[in-house]
Amino acid sequence: MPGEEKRQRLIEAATQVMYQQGTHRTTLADVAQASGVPLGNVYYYFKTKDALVEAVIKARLQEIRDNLHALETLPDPWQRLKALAGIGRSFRDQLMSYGCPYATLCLELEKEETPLAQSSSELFALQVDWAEKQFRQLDFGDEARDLAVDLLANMQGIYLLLQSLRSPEMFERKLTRLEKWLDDLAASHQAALP
Amino acid sequence: MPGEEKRQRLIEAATQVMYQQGTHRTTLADVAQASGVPLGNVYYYFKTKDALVEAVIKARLQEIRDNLHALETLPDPWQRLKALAGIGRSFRDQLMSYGCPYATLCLELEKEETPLAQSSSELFALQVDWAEKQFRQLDFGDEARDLAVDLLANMQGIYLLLQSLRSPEMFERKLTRLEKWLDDLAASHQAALP
Amino acid sequence: MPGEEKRQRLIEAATQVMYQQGTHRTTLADVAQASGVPLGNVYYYFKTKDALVEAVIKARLQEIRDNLHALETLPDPWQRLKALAGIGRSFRDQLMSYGCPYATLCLELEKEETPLAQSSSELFALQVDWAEKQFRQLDFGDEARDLAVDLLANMQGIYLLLQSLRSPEMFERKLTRLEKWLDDLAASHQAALP
Amino acid sequence: MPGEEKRQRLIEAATQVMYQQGTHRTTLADVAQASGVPLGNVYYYFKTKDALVEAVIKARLQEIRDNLHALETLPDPWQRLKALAGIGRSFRDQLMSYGCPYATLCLELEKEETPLAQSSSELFALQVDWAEKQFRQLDFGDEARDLAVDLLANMQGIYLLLQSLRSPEMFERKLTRLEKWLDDLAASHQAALP
DNA sequence: AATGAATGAGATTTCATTCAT
DNA sequence: GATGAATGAAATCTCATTCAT
Repeated sequence: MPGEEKRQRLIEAATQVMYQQGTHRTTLADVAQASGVPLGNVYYYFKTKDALVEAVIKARLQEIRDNLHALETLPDPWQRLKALAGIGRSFRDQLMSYGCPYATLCLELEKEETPLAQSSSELFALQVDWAEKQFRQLDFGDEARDLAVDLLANMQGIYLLLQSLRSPEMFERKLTRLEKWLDDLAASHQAALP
Repeated sequence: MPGEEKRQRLIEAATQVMYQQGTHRTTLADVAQASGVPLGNVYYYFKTKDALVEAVIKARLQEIRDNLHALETLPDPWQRLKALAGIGRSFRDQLMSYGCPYATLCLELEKEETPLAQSSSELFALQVDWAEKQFRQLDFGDEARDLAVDLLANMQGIYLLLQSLRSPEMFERKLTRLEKWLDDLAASHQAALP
Repeated sequence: MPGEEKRQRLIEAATQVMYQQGTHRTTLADVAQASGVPLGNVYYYFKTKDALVEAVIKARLQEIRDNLHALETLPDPWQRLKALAGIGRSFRDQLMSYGCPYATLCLELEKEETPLAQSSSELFALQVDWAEKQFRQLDFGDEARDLAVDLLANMQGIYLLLQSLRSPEMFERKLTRLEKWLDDLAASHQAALP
Repeated sequence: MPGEEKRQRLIEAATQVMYQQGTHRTTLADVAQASGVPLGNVYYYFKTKDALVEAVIKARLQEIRDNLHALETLPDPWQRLKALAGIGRSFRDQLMSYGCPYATLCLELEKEETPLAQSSSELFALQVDWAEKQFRQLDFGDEARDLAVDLLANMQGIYLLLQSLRSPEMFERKLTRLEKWLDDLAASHQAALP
């Protein structure tokens, strides 16, 4: 099925270009060029630009799922959470230039009336839910949701500040603090157990 | 000077409309209509759309300065910081629908090559610097910057999660937690003093 | 009559700016700025842009008349003709950058259907007629017109080539040749007399 | 390649319309209409109006090359030069109405800061160089360049005067004189040989 | 007379979408 | 399925001209 491969190429190109330029500034001609697919042909795979954007959101959601799934190979929930907290290190330069790809999508699409907003709202639900699950496994009970929110908020907050202030040092310090917060939490939680 | 008043009307309308729709989706016709100014006349006040966007950024920067200045009427730095932490409460519904106006601008404009990015990078510098100053007044010394970053990151993070997850409860809980964090910090800092 | 002075300022500014930019590329705002007259006020002096252009043509025609008149202070028609032939020397750099102001007007306006073309056609009639008159005074009889055309054609031709090829050396050589042509003509004409 | 044919149609229409109206007065809508191409589609072939103007210049340059090349089928350089001198006869009415197309472009575009001026400066270099080459073949040595400049200057000068004075008789007389000049030059040059 | 501001028609340009083959 | 080309609506921008005071 050679058509499926082209479809993937389109989604990948769109994901990348729209991340760097934003969905609105990105034209289908941009995507066509970046993917090497002729412009006219794009419409065979995606009825409208919105359909392509939706596919991009889906791809981002899958990317999140894959990332979270990969983290689950780690044996210990604490390790998983720390890995999540520090995941931005690998993308520091991208984050600094273009911001968090999920936040970008969210802020751009939640403003729309289109059903695209629907899909985009899952971007963070997935992550918060996953983190909450980890905290629950660690017996944080009702506190788990709050902690998950704390974690994700700190991550997203520092990504935004990185993009705005362009200070890698500040970014690294914050990630370190975030990891330490998890460590301390682990220690005090351990101590609280009978 | 009736022209100046119209200029202000234009900036205010643009600020509002661009916040709700994003700068790119917003046409000058939108702004013209929202402000009751004929389209052709907009160009008498702003040579290009970018010039108008820049005026919007400037207005947002001034808004931030005004807000921070207003907080300084509070006698105690701890009160000021808590007021900042909780400031989102007054804008909850807007934040939920359209996100943080500063983050919106930042994420949209930092992707551009235009000098607009320049101006937009100040949006958070102002706030972090201000918070740092408060912490310094409270004798946190070198820790002040980190704490300022923590505060702003948490604020921005929860604003984003509010927009994405649309949970006012989660939002309120997080703000409360943030305020409690400040209270705890104050208490332990107090205790540490001789 | 302070209004008359402003009117003159406008014409002078328009003459200059339109020479450098062409009449079409020049906006009334350009002229207003160059002359220091407020835009709205321009219309008090000139009902339309075309009226201003016509005033510019009139000014150019007067400039030509003045120049030719000044040449008539020279006692000898041969001197006058040589002075005309070499007049471009004083304007070399302008000619190189913007071409001959009269040719510019002529080529731009003769394309129009407006009555402006009418006025502009005089720009060269004046000069050819004047040169013809000189040759007639030198007893060239029926040949006078042809010689006048030869002189003007060579002048205009080299002005154009100067603008296109940007070679001051070529320009100077041609002017020198043109003057020599007049000298030779004078010599042979002299010899032919009884 | 049907697209290439349309591209040519656009260039031809633009060349014609811009010659008659000038490049600035000519809108892309004019060109679209003259060529029977929908306005929006023009931009598929030319990214900007300037790009179209540049194509027009290129076409004019090619036209010049073709014309000069055609003259080279004549066996004798003197014949070639005379043919060049008289070439305006075939275009008399156009020259009278709209001036020389090359001079038009040159005078309009050399005023610009755009790189269009670059291309337009070749319009006359080609012709002067060609004429110089002919004179060199006739063993005029260092005089060849001057003679070439004389020829082109006279041609361009009379074209301008034709447009301004609208006298076909004057035009014809001048062309005849120009040809006679070449004949005389040939005769005296011949006589000067051993 | 003077002037800043207003107006609207029109020009350039963009681009999602569709067409024809 | 594939593709270059076509289309038209809409956006940005310009500017001669007019208005209100």
